[in-house]
Amino acid sequence: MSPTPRKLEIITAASTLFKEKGYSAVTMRDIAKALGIKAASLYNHIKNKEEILTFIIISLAEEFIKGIALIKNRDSSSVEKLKQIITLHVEIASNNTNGMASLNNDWMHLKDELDHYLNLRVDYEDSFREIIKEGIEKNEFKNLNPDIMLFSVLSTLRSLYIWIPLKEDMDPSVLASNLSEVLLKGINK
Amino acid sequence: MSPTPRKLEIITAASTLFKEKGYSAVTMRDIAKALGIKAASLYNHIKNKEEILTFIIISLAEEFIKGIALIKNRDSSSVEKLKQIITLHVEIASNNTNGMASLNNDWMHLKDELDHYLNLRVDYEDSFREIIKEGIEKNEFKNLNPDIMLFSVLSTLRSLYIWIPLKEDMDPSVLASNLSEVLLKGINK
DNA sequence: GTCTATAAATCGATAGAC
DNA sequence: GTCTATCGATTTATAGAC
Repeated sequence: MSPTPRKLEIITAASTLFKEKGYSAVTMRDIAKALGIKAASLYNHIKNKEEILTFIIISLAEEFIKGIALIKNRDSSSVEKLKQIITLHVEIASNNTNGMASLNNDWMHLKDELDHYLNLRVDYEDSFREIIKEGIEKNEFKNLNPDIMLFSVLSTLRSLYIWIPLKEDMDPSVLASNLSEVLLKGINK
Repeated sequence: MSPTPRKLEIITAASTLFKEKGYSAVTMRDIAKALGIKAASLYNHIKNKEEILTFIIISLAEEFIKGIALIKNRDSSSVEKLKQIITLHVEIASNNTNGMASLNNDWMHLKDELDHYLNLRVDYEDSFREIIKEGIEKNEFKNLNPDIMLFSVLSTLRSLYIWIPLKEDMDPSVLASNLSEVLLKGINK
């Protein structure tokens, strides 16, 4: 079920703080202060601190899983599929740069949903790797170590949340196409 | 001055824990337990928790600064310089994957040395950007947005610490050359 | 829905014995 | 150089008034 409006405000405020200092360094008092209330009042809307982190991470992870599942089964070239994955990352990261910080750096503090998250991550990486391997077989991609290609591209996409806020003037679609150019064809002329 | 052997043991043990859970989630008791001693004993060797983090981050940041300063002033092509930067990252990350995690994720918890760190980071990125711009002018690199190229390459290099431990069988020099191929020429055939 | 008050646990760090 | 003991601050979370 989706969170109440007030709960969403708490999650949004917490996301901002989690990005700045990391989950462990942010206190319930910090989150409450950002909303102009006392820490005890938060517990009228959320079960505990962990629930906030869980919502941020799992909802983002599921967004990625749904996105890549659609792309995987499309009748497109491997190059097209890769471009669509790049667009997927740019769009999700643009809409929630704060949450992306937790997805990247705070997942290890999950408790009840840690296994769920790890499964989603493995599934995502497997789908991505499959698309790369397919591209190699169809002679669209270079015949290099697929893991190195996956690592290189995915590292860049996972870092978008850091970089997007520094380039607010850049349109997401322009960013996606420039990024596709660099990742597909490299920087060498 | 360089730390005593015992101090280095403390820093090494702390690095491992900082990588697993992040600086804020690691307690002095955790670090002590990893060394088989009590938390109070740590203070015979270090001033406080912050000093451990400062040493890890500043010494790595200075390693990068020294490395890129040498590369920058060499009489090489821009492509050669970029390859040397990639090798620099692979070598430093291979030697200290744990410390690299703190450099990437825990720098905001620095106090006394925060400004020093931020200056080193800006200097490093400026040098890197200069090398890319030089390559564009000399027609070695594509005439695309230099910031996007910098971001893309640097994101991959900064994530090496996550990936290297998963591929222990891979030789650093092989990794560096494969990575150079992917980053320079892309994955597209 | 927010508050005050507070419980219970844990934190970084110090004092002083050995 | 490590220990026990402990201080003072801070943490998450709950109870109960309004």
